[in-house]
Amino acid sequence: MASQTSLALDNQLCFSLYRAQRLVTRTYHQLLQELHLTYPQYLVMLALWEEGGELGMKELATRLELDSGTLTPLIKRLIALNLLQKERSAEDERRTILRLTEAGHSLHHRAEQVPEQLHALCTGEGVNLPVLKSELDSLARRLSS
Amino acid sequence: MASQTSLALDNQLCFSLYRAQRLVTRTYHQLLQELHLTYPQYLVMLALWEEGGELGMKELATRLELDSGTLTPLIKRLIALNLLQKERSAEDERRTILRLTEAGHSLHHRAEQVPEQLHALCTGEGVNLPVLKSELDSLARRLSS
DNA sequence: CTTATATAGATTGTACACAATTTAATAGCG
DNA sequence: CGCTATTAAATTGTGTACAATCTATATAAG
Repeated sequence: MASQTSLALDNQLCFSLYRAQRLVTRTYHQLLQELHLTYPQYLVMLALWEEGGELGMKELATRLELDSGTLTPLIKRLIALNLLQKERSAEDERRTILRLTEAGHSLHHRAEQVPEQLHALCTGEGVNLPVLKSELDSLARRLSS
Repeated sequence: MASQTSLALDNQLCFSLYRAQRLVTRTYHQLLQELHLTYPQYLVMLALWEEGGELGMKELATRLELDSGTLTPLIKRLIALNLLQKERSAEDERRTILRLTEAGHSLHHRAEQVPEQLHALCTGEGVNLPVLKSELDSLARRLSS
């Protein structure tokens, strides 16, 4: 049946993305275990390290394309871990500024080896990471518009 | 700083996968809205449609690479939607068999247009879906071993 | 100045993911 | 046969995602 084939092929393509993402997240989970971070928490820390330790909640949400329903509790956990603190903007009382603590800054050092470890785990026969990234970004561009 | 660059590149590559997966899931969510299915629920229905309406819980878990902690509540919701039913295997009382209801079978028709709709939304400049799938599968193979 | 609108976050509710544990049933071994 | 190990699901607990709503603050229009 044509429909059967179509649904099966579709399954293959989109399931590939779904599965790969879960596998990468699981791989990160292992690497981040000793830092006591989840993968989304690691993404937040990356953004803060790149910004020198200070970033608005709004800017973070834009950067990660996540909303407050996801970020608010996630940030709460990072605060509970003593990695950052939250304060109100003086100019605009609606806005929240995130700032790394000393512990948050120093975690940067311990995270330095994570990228190369992950890269090593992902590299292998048939895997072309730049091509993969390029395709994923093109797809994201397509679906965002 | 070298570490800064490394962390930033890492972010780019893996964030691309993370973002693309969320965008595709959101796109499915729109297409599946009138079927009252989520994307993971749709994957379960696909597996059942392909198997002629009958599939063991264990086989489903293996196929989707999901554990019972994810599948058990998901299946409960599909049962609540009257799309399938659960029964124990006669030969092995530990095993559970999932079976499509009449409503579950007939939903197949209404789902037939989903793949081509998604394909159309994903197709565009710079997007090579076969290449993308091949890369994702190679990566999955690498991370599974 | 006051009201209407817009914006930033927080909150609420639903639905995954997944590690870890528990329960029930089967298989295998001495 | 009886006991141990294994296996299949369910359960429990934590942590995202995200839609929808709510609250507080700021901005704009009249």
